[in-house]
Amino acid sequence: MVAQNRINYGFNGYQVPKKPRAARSPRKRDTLQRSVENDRMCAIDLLATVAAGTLLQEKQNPIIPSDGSPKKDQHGFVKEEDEDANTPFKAELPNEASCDKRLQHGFVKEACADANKPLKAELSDDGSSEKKCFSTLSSQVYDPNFCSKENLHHPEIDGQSCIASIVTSSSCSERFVTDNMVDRKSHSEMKNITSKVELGSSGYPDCNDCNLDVHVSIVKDEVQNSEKVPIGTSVGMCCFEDPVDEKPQVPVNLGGNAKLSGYEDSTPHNSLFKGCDNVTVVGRDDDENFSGCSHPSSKTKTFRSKTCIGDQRIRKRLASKYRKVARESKHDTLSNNVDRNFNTVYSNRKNSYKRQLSQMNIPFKKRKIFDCSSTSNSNGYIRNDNTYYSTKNDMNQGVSCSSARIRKDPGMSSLEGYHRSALRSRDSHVKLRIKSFRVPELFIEIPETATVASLKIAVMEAVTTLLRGGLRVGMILNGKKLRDDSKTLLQTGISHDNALDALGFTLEPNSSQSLPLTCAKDSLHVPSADMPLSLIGQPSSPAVVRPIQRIQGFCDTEHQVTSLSNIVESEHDSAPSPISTIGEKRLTDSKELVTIPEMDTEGLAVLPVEQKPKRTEMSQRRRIRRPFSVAEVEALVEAVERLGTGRWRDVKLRAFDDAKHRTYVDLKDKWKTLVHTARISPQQRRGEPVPQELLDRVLTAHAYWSQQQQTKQHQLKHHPETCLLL
DNA sequence: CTTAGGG
DNA sequence: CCCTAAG
Repeated sequence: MVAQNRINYGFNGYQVPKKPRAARSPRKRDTLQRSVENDRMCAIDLLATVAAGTLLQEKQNPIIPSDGSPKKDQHGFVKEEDEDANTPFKAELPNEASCDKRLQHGFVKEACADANKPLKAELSDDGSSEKKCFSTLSSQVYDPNFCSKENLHHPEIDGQSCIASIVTSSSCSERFVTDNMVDRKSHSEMKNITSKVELGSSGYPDCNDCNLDVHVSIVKDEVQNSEKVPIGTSVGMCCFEDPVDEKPQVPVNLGGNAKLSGYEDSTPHNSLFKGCDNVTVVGRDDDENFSGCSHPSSKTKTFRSKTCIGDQRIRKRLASKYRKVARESKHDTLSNNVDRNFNTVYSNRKNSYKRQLSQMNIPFKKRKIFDCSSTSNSNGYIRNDNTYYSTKNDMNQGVSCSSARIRKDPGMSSLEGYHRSALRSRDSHVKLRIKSFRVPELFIEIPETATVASLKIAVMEAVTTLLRGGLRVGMILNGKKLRDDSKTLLQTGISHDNALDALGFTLEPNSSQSLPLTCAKDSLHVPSADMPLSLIGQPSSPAVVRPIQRIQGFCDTEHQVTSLSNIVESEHDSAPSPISTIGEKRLTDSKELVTIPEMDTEGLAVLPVEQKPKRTEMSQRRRIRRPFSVAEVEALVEAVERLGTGRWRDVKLRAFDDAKHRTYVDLKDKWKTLVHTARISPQQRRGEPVPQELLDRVLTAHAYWSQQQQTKQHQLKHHPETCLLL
C-alpha cells in the first residue's frame, strides 16, 4: 500500500521522482511525521498510552487460555514492523517446557527488554495459575515477573532444594536463527535464546522440541541429600497432569535405563515442574565431572510447569491438538531405538516446522535477539541446529556413546534431555544437572519411494556417522569456551551458583571435520510444490545424510508446500511465503503447540553463547537457493519499471510483500542478474528461461533508470539548490 | 534498516 | 545468495 500511495507514476513511461528519496518514501515520511508528532506528545500522553497498553495486555491475557483459537497477535510479542506478521506465540505452556520457558522468561527480561514485555504478558496468562500453584513453594521463582537470576542464588527458594534453579536453558528452536545470526554478525552480545518449548512435554513425545539444547541448571544445594526433592513434592496441589500428557514428558532418554523409565511413571504425579529438572545428576568428585550421574529415577522429578487443575482443560485441548499435529506429521510414537530415532527425525522436522513458522512471523529485528543461540554457534560446538534428539529418543549406540561420555550412568545415555543441575553441597562439590544436549542435525535424503525401513536405516547411518568420529564435551562459561581443562571448577567460577546461568555444555565432534554436524540444519524436509527436490540436496548442507522426504500432511494439504529449503531458510531469517501462510493458518489452529516453541525461542535462552562463531560456520549458507519464477520476474520487472532501481524496499513492498523469503536485497540481486542475463546471449543463460519480452523490458527499464539516476546526480552536482527545492 | 556493490 | 560499507 505504501508503495502505491507514493507512486503515481503511471506507467506510461517512467517517471522520475520529484522529491528526494527521503521525502518520497512513505516510510520516511511516516517516520518524520511520527517524530514530529512524538515531539508534540506530552508526558501525559505518553503515560496514557502506556497505561492503555497495560490494560490491554492484561485484558488480553485471560483470553488466551479460554479461547480455543487465540490470536497470537495479542501477545504482541512481536513487535513488528510493517512487513512482519505478528508472531504467533502461545501463551499456554502446559508443557514441561513451559517451566523452563517461564523461568527463562524471567531471565530473559534481563537479557532483552523487548522481548520481555510480551513475554510477561503471556506468561501471566498461565502464570497466574502457575503462581498460585507454586506459591506454596516459591512463587517468585516461577513468576515470570520475578524470575531473575537472583533467584537462582537463593536456593532456599525452592522449598526443597534444588528445583527451581533451572537457570539456563537454551532452546533448540532458535538454533537456526541463532546460528545464522551469529554467524553473520558476530555479535558479542550474548543474547539469550530460548529454544522451543518442548512440545513433547504435553505428552507427545514426538513433538518434543526440547531436545535441543543443553539446559544446565546449577542449583546450590543446601540440602545434604543428594537427592533432590523436587519441588513437586506436594505436587498434588499444583500439578495436575493429564495422564496423557505426562507420558512424553520425559525429556531424557534414558535409553535402557530402567530407572529412567521408572521416572516417567513417577513423574507425572510428582513433578511439579517437568522439563525443568528431569534428571538429577549428582556430580561426583571427579573433577571431570559429570561422570557420576545420579539416578534420575525415583528421585528425579521434573517440574511440570505450570498448569493447575484449572488449566487442565486447556492442556487437554492442547494435547488433542498436539496429537493431531503429530498425526499429521506422521509422528506417531516414540518407540525405541530406531523408531525413536526415526521419530526424532520427524519431530525434528516438526519442530523445525514450528520453528520456521515462528521465525517467519518474527520480525527480522526481533530475530536478532536470537542471535545468541545457546550453544549452537560457538566454534566447534556441535550445531544442533534443528535436530535435537529428544531425550526420549534414544540414540542408538553412537549416541549413547556420546552421552556416555558425559555421564557414566548408562541410563543417561540419551543425548538429549539432560538436565544438569549443579548443586553445591557441603563438601564443596558442584553438582550439575544437564537437561539436554543438542545433537547435530542430520539431513537425510531418500527417495519418496523408499520404505520406512530404509529411512530408518538411513537415519541410523546418519547418526552413526555422526558419532563415529567421537564427541567431546565442550563447556561454555559466560559465553566463552572453557579451554583450560586443568583449571578447577573453583578457579573457573563454576562452583558459584551464579555461574550456573552462564554455564553451558556442548557436544563437539572430536575430529576437525565437523562439517556435517555444523552444516546440518534441519531434519525436516517437506518439499514444496514449487521447490524441486533437487534443490534440497544442495551443498549448503553438507550433512551426513541429506534427507529429502516428502512429508505430506505435515501442512495442510493445500499447503504442503513447505519445502526443505524453506524450512532451512526460515530458520535463518525468512520464510517462504507459502509456508508463512500455512504457518499462520496452523498457528491459528493450534496455537498452543506452535506458539510455544516460538516463545521459547525468543526469550528464554539463557545459555551462554559463543561469541565468535567459527569461520566455517559463518561460511555456511543460510538460505536455500530459490530461483525466481517467471511470474516473480515479471512482478519484479513491473515494479522496477514503475519504481525504478534503487528503491528496493518499495519494490519489495509493492510486488513481493507477501513473499517473505524475498528480501529487498534479493530483489536487487535478482535485478542485477536479470540485467546481466538480458545482456548475454540466450545460449549462455541458465536456469529457467526468462521470456525475452521480459528481458527486453529489463534492459529498457534499467537503461531508463540508470539514466535517471545519472541525471539526478548530475543535477545534484551542479545545482544542489535545485534539488533541495525539489 | 536500506542501498549499492563486490564476491 | 552472502557480506559489507555507507548512509
